[in-house]
Amino acid sequence: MARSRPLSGCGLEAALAVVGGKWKPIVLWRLAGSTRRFGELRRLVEGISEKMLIQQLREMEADGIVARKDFREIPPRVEYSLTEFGVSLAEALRPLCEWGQAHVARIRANQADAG
Amino acid sequence: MARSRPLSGCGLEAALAVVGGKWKPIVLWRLAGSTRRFGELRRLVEGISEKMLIQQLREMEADGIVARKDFREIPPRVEYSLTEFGVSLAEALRPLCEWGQAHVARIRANQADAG
DNA sequence: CCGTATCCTCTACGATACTG
DNA sequence: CAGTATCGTAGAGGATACGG
Repeated sequence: MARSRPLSGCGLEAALAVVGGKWKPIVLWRLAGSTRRFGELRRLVEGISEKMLIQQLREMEADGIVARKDFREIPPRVEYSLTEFGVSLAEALRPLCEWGQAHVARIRANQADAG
Repeated sequence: MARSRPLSGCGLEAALAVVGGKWKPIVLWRLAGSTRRFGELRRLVEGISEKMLIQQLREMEADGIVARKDFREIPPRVEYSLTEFGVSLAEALRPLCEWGQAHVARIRANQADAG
């Protein structure tokens, strides 16, 4: 147990600048599974609009966590994947994912109360 | 190395519901250090307004990660601390903190470019 | 000292239509 | 298929003044 060592410095703000927001965690998670085409992602990330999907992908690309490969074919074909940097982020995210999963019932209950 | 195991299930959305937003990570970090009084927190978390501080604290309290102790004295004295649940969250957050710290320069540079 | 109460801005996000 | 363009909204966050 690491116990009472503080969250020294707290790079959380920096990290949240990269994976914060409503969609990025989900997109990252999908890409952590495997390389995906645009339309494939759109179907996998339920409820996202094309505008938001492309916007999030562009931002993640600019942040160096996502790689975009355009095959320049007709009809168009583009594949998205995680960079090594992106993979390292996904790994850093895993404990938080697991914490969220472990306590999702409790969290949802509280959110429902608070409205 | 856990390597290519996916971010199974992705409780990230649940976790971000609890520590997402501009201020909660910083407040959590300060409370992970030690118990704090309201005014103390206000000074430690630079730039936060009283409204936002109390709002974030109330939400974190409702989520069960922060405990509020009112000493019912005059002048008023209230102390905030992390619950066990809050401590477990802080621990889950540590790798992400460290990732952010390790790459803060790169991230800030990208944010600056993107504007 | 520890908050409440208003009012205001800004931007993340959404809906819809269109294009190479 | 893989985007772009435009318009609209809700809520997160900010500034300031007041209250027990």
